[in-house]
Amino acid sequence: MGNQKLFKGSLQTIILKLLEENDKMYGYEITQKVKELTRGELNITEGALYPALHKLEAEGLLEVEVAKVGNRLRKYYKLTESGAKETVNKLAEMQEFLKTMQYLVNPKLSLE
Amino acid sequence: MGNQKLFKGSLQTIILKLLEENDKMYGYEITQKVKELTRGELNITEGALYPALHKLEAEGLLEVEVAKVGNRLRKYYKLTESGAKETVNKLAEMQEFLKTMQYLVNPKLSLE
DNA sequence: TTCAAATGCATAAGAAATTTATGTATATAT
DNA sequence: ATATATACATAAATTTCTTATGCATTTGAA
Repeated sequence: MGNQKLFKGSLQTIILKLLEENDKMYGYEITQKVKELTRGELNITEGALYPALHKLEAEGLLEVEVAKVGNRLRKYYKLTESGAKETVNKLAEMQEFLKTMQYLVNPKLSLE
Repeated sequence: MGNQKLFKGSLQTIILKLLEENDKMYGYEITQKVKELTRGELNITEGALYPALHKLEAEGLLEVEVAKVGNRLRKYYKLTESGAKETVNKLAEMQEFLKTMQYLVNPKLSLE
């Protein structure tokens, strides 16, 4: 770890991408999935995740469905129609960013 | 543009990388070089750049040499010894970040 | 059976990095 | 003349995240 700071600004995109793949997920599930996919390199904190989810919901990109599992609450999030569109945009921007950054820090490894 | 926010957290690394390649550069030159290298995609603002340079200097990673060109002031920055070491670390972290992020948003394009 | 760790949500205070807005001054091109 | 480019700088506001805290249920290990 140590480079968590580089992920600043990419949380929304990560959430949207996961929901594009998985139809619906709840908060805690997202943190675990990200930890798993990044082999522990990125640990999303609750203090970052929940406000981000609330913001995406407020913007109309996500919708919530509350479920009760056993005696415990879960809030499942899924993409709205406009959320799906915005996901495409954000992923394209991210792809562009990654390409640009790759070129900046290592022109030799950039295939363009 | 629009995705300027994704560059959040990577400014220090960009500066260090440029100074690794170019020996010495002054602030305005850095902004122009970055604009050129990214084909206008990343425009570093002065409000971000100068405080960043001052911080790197305060941390002992950069040293300054003031020059007078015509009637105008220029502050050339170059890597210190410890700055050169830190650059290697930061670039490795950036490379790791890019790989992880690429895998997250597009597993198919990730070659590992 | 009890107690720590995991699951699951949430918010508030503080920190860090950046944008936006200003300010100052010289040089160049129209 | 006058706008644009060059060249530095800082302050206020904003965004995004970390750290700290709080509450409650479930599971696993001692």
